[in-house]
Amino acid sequence: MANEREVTIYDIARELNISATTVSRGLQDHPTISKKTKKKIFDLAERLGYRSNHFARSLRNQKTNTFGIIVPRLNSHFMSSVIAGIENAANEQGFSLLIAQSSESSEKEASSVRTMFDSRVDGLLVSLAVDTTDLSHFEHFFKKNIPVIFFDRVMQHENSVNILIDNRQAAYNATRHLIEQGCRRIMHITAPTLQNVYKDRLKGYKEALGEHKIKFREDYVVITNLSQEAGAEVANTILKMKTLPDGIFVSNDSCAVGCMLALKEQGIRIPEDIAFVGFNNDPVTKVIEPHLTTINYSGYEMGQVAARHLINHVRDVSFVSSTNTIILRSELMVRASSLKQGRK
Amino acid sequence: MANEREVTIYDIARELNISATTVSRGLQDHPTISKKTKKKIFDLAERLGYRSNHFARSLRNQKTNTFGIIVPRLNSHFMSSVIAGIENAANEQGFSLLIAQSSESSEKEASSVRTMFDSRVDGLLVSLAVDTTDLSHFEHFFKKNIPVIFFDRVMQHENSVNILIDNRQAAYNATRHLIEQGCRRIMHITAPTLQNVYKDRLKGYKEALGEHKIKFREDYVVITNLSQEAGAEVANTILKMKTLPDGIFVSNDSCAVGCMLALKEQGIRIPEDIAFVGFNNDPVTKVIEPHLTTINYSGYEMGQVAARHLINHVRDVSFVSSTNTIILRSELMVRASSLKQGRK
DNA sequence: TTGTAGGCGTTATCAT
DNA sequence: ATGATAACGCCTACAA
Repeated sequence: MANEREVTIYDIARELNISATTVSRGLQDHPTISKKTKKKIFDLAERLGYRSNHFARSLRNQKTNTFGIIVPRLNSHFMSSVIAGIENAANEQGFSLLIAQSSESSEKEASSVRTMFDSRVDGLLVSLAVDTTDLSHFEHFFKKNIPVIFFDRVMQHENSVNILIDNRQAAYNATRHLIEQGCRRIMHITAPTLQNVYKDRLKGYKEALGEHKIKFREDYVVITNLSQEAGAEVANTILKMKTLPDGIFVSNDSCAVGCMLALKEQGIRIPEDIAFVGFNNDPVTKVIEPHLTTINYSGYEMGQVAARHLINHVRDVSFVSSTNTIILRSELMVRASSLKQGRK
Repeated sequence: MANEREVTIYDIARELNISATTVSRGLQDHPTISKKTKKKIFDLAERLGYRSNHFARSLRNQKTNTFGIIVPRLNSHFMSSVIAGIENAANEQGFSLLIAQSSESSEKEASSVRTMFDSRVDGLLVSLAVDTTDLSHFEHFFKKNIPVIFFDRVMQHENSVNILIDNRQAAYNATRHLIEQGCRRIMHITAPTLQNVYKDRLKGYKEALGEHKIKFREDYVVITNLSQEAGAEVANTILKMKTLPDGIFVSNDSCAVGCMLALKEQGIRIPEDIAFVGFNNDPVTKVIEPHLTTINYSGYEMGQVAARHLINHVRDVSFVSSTNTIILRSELMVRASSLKQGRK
């Protein structure tokens, strides 16, 4: 039952009557070690089941080959896609991933940042909690010049890189599309506009309205947590309005779906009575009837880009990103939920 | 631009004119250190921004306070729920998580196991790749008595604990439900039966058929990768059959949904022509029309249970799990997709 | 081509 | 109540 002792380079050295240095070098395929010696080392290492001790190595090298990931929630289609993308790119290059979720709490986010710092991650990949309003809890990282990359939910900081889509433009496109379909009373369901993503989407929404001389109405903007349940609740509010809206742009698909389902249940026809546009291109958009028009952008790609960028940063000390912000492509996917005019 | 040097306990010791030992003890709230000294230590540590070095500590203690997670895919609703559950339970107890996905490849699984071993994780939480047929790649862990916990996709091993639901029973219930609805030609769409989950579900399916004197037909079992696309492909196969099935039990919701959508498009009525039961209670089940009957079990809970079990194992050396297998609850959620008789 | 020595930051042991 | 020392496993500057 007792644990076997670790097999170390010293064990190999002793058995082979050489020094630990030689073993260390041999294992790293160092050019100054003879082929013969290397072979002996590798063979014995294999036979003894030797495995390099990541911690000893990290301690010595001041490099951990590990990145930290902090996201608001792990269990959304978008976030898990991002993480899958990160994992793919990082693993390919031999980096491990330490992971934590902030559960949308700035406080928990800060505590995870501390843990990651203690773990001496080589870099951080972060999507901010909805209530995070400043980056002071990342100061330790900035001070030590450990790269921090924000994706999707970002904040500007001179020492960090942001990876995201053009939320303003996407929201503008979404809203203009609704207007082109003949909508004039267009609501916007979104999250607290502390975060760039929601602030920019609101901006794009307003811009499209303004451009078409549609008056912006404060009461047409509903702030929620964007859950499916929240969508259903908003539906109730809507049903109580004197005049129904004729179009809704929602900042997230599952919330849109929750709202659509609840409205349909009350006999509202989509898109005839109310047209819908969501955000994220969650698989559920192609399941709901009618299929939900949405903004498509790849979380997987965003994860890969973020990870690769971080790897460059870490690998090449002199690496300086030419820009502070990387904008990924997004596109409007037009589906039945917004096609008032029946054309396809 | 150069990194600041690490702040160590020596820096604190020097400034306070005490020994590093005392600082170390003070930081750990050791009882033999005076209140006054402790306060001085904490204050200075705070002021200097001291952060304990996880690696040095791990190296010294032979404990990392880190668990490894290896799952087939990160981006499914079920898996991300499990991981969220693990994160919740682990973080609560101060454990970090190293994460990797096998992408359903036994080979990549093995490589991740190696990485985790090198990182000296204190324990492993694993859901096996679909093509994993033996546990030889975990031998290093077993030999060193590092706990390995399998969940959902498990294999028996004397040195490990399995956490899962009673797949046979769940499949039996699902199939019997279809039979009770009057179905007689019941198909089963599932994944390769190398894995316990699919083997057991097939068993339960057969058992229910047998009990109701319905002959088992080999050609009614379709092996796929259970993706939504695969579901659509199976739909095509079905449409070519001389006699259509009148019920289908699918091993996973998204595949069921893919199949339903494709069939509906061809004018097949659900549940009148073909009744459906899925598996997992993915949110999409309540979006598709008609809503999909499914087997509900909580990934979040499974993750929590797995993590807590692992923590007990690690915390208490003498901890011996009374059983080798933990069965969690699952239940049939009856929805419209399987209600031929229109009763609700 | 190989070896020696010292140190990365922490903590347990044994003193004082 | 506090300190000196060694050790965890590895790597690198320097030496041979």
